[in-house]
Amino acid sequence: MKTQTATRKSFRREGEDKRREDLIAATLECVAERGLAGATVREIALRAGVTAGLIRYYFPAKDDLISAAYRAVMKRMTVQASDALKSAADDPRDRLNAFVKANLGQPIMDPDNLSLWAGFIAMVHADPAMALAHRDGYLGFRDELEALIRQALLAAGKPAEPVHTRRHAIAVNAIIDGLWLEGCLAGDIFADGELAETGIAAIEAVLAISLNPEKGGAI
Amino acid sequence: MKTQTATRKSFRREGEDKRREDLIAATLECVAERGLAGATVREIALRAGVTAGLIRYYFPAKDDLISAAYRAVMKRMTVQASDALKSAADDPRDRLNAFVKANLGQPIMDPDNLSLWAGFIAMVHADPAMALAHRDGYLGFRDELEALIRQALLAAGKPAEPVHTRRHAIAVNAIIDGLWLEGCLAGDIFADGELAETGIAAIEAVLAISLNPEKGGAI
DNA sequence: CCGGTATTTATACGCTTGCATAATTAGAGC
DNA sequence: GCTCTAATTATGCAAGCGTATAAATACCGG
Repeated sequence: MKTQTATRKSFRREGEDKRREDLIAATLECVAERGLAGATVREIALRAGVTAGLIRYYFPAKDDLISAAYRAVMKRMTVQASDALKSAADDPRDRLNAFVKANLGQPIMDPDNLSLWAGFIAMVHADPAMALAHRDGYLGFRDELEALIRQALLAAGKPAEPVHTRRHAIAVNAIIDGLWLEGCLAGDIFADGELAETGIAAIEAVLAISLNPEKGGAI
Repeated sequence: MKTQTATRKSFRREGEDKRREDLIAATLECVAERGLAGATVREIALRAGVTAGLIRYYFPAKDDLISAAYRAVMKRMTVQASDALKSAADDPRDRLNAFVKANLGQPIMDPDNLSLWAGFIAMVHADPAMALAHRDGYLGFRDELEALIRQALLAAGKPAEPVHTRRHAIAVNAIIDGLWLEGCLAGDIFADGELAETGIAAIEAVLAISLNPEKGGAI
């Protein structure tokens, strides 16, 4: 171990992936608590336990870090929703049910996630890179949803033509997003699970099927 | 007319209300184009055709101006939706139909409005004043919606008990908000009026009535 | 153990920010 | 026309921002 200069802090090196992850995680914490304006490079660096210059080593500009953070939080929510499918029963109606409930419950429906999402979304209009990232995410989510809807309709013995499933996917996506907003922004005035139930009921009405296979095919 | 000093710009005085409105309007333009970060006092002042010191004369701190701007944009959207009711036919189903279509069409469903809304919403978690403003707006909107829903249900000869209308209002609010998001964020991939139609169809399914009185009461 | 280099700290730069304050002047009232 | 004052311009301040860069050093490989 070499002797250090009197004033320089000792440090350990980390791998590039870990460093990036840590910086992104620190960014998300800052944004969640204080919005994008609160996520200064100094604050992020402090959170990550490094100094500000290190950020620039791993991300050429702050915008690159912000962009990476956005993609990370979107991916996190997507993975959390998909994970719910892994433990869902095999019937497609159960799967759609589980997917909706995952999106309308913890940890996805959370005020921190709302702050993160809104902070980034506000930049979509002005920033083409953010706009592209959002578009990709939206279409990916909707396609996944459309596939789940198609399978649920077929399992209930109902027709599932693409023009209809597309329209259903748009509507169901809206129900999920809208209730997610309500839950994140005003979660304290709803009973536990209330919004998930409300979402399931609305989606059952829109699709005209039950998302509980024991109840039979169509409503 | 007094002679001016050589270096000082000539000016005209305006009334307090006009000045506040102009400053708020300038703020909204800045936020819509560049997000909250782009709405510096210098930029806002430039937009409003005044100098930065004047902002402080009318608003004690920048936060006060931001808060006023948020309330103004929310009020604008509320008024635009209510205006649609004024020209709707008298049947409550027509009224709910008109309300939904107003919220899912221009000028409410607009990328500028989304940028404004998201920029402000991102601060709800961290700022109690913003949180309170949002809560007031949400409950006001939902109450208005619930009243429209109740009247539409009654006009269709269906029961309208408060526990059900509350739940319907939450779901319909979600549909409107969710589709509004889709339309603001990805409006270019939808046909004209497509989202309004999707919204009407979804809401008709949730309420199990038609929002077109000529088609009769229940679906 | 030593050398080399990639990683990290520390510091500085130029610019921007919200706020403070003094000076000027438009315009209302007499 | 004159006086007064509220409204407005102009300017400055201190702090903070993202970025730049030099120096130090952890640690890998030979």
